[in-house]
Amino acid sequence: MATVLTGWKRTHMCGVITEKMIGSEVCLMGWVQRERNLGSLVFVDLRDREGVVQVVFNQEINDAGTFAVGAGLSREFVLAVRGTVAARSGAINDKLPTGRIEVNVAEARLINRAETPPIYIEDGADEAEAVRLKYRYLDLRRPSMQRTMRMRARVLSAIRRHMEEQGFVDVETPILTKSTPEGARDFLVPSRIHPGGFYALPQSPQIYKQLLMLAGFDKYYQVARCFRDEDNRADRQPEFTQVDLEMSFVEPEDVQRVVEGTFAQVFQDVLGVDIPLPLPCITWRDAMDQYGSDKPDTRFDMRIVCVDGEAKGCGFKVFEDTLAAGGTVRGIRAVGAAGSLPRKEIDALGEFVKTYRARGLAWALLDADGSVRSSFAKNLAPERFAALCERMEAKPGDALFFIADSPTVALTALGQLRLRLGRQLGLIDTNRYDLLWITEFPLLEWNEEAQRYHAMHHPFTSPMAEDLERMETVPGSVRANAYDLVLNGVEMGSGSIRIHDSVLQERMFALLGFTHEQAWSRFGFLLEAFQYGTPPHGGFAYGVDRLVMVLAGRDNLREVLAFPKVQNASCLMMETPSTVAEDQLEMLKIKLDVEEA
RNA sequence: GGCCCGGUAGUUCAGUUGGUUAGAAUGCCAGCCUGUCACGCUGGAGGUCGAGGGUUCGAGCCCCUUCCGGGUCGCCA
Repeated sequence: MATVLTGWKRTHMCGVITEKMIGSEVCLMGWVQRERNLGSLVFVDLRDREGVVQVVFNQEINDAGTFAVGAGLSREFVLAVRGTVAARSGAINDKLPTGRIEVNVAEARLINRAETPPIYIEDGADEAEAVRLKYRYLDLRRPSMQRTMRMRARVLSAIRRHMEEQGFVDVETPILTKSTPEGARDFLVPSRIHPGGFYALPQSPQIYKQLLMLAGFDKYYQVARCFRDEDNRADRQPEFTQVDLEMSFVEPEDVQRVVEGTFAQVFQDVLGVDIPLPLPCITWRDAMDQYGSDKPDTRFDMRIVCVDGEAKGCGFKVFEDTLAAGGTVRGIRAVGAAGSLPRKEIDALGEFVKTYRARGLAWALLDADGSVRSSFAKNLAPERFAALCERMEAKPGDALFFIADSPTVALTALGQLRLRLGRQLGLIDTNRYDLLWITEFPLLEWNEEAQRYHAMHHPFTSPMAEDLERMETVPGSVRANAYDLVLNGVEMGSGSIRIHDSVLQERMFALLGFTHEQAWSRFGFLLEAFQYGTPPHGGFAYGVDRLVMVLAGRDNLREVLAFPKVQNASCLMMETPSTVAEDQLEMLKIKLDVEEA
């Protein structure tokens, strides 16, 4: 039976009781982590958000009612005790911060009982994640989860403080907003008052923040919840939190200085790590060429090398045919890895690159004794193979990998192979935090399916001034005033200087295949607004969840969200999404057309 | 939509070539225990082998379908 507190006031948290408090009276409230019942002596590890302390029930000292409380405890029962802090009369426990003291119970109240929990409330337990998520409220009791959620709060607090010190104004924008044609799939919300009408949940506050610049706020920021109805990944959830910001009368560097300053502040506050500023910057082209990714993990080297010169006329048909077809041959070198890659593993790597549409993987293991094992070396004259090795700066003991394919496929596949090898060979220093800017993104991306260009960032991103003249002639070569921030190979966020000139905006829409009328019907309110004196402006948005994920050393977003969704976008705890009552649908004038299960 | 991995007791797992009544640890229940701290000792209960179908004398194991969880390609302005 549950008991109320009736006048008892908690005096201390369990985890912070120290030897200095020996002799003092305390009142503690918490959960039973574990109880050890020795018959007439009961030890209870009482846990609250600060930690655990041992409380002792003693049949010889306690009255019968009090001792009965102690004897009847089980894991996760909610308990309140009054008692005296004492030095341990038994052995001290070096594993516990409170291991030198204990609390001798004078009075105890069983506040609430608990069912036997389906998971262990302790770090290091390894239940299936689905079980943890079904009972997330228990999972969150674990010290590691408590730490992570507190870290998340500290991150947000540091961000808010820093932004406000810089003069940014926090403006909240609507959650019920309008579906936009470009970009990710929207979550839709039906309107009761406007049958057949739908709001959309925001993918980002993009348009609102640009309107706020027009409205003269000059520096805006918001910790904004965003929604995208796309398939999930370890680092992608249907709803996520972004720090969204926008500034007027700025150039890319101005925005970058603000964002990197915030990151440096967060790293200092949360991890005590100094991030040297300004951050390094590499162009999108260089990132792709050297790392095969627009979010390179620069914590280890292993850069991609172009070996087109050495492959030309080398005698290996695969290389030559690829070059003849306009492709390229690129390679990477895993230093000293020849001995640690058995044939089975090499084959697995070959399968791995096929995931990224590479047709195959050519490899060469230069053993330390000077011998060579290779999938293709026998097709080359020895001096051609030697030239290839020289170009790769290969030394005995190294492993070489080559992919001959279209530039995009060769680079992305090698980029992924590089990451896999980096992890596998232990090349990544996990205490290192590499933050960098990626700049000069292409403005447009050719969409094969739609047979038209898509905006790589979004349609309001301004082209670089020096590329403007090529917008209509060579659209694919136009670079954008856009910049991404990357942390340890994870994309933190992206931003750009926006188009503030309505003529340029119309050119952009034309490139994307919109007629004047289509552009106005979709973005009319924005285009109209832009006619009333738009300042030059630009901004950025970065994902809080991903930032916390990296800071907490986790490899998926679910670990840093209190109540995450699983892969198929459902919540195992609440069992959302769910069906709704017939009359709710009627009110919304919605008829379902779903196959009955 | 595609591909890969997984699903056996509350939990974590083992389960041989398809062969008797599916095991272990832990947890749970009962009893004993005054210095435990992963307490200990004794005893006990606990299973839709994810589900459905098939092959077989016989299926946890083989085949098909399907559901669930994870990863990933596509997708994610």
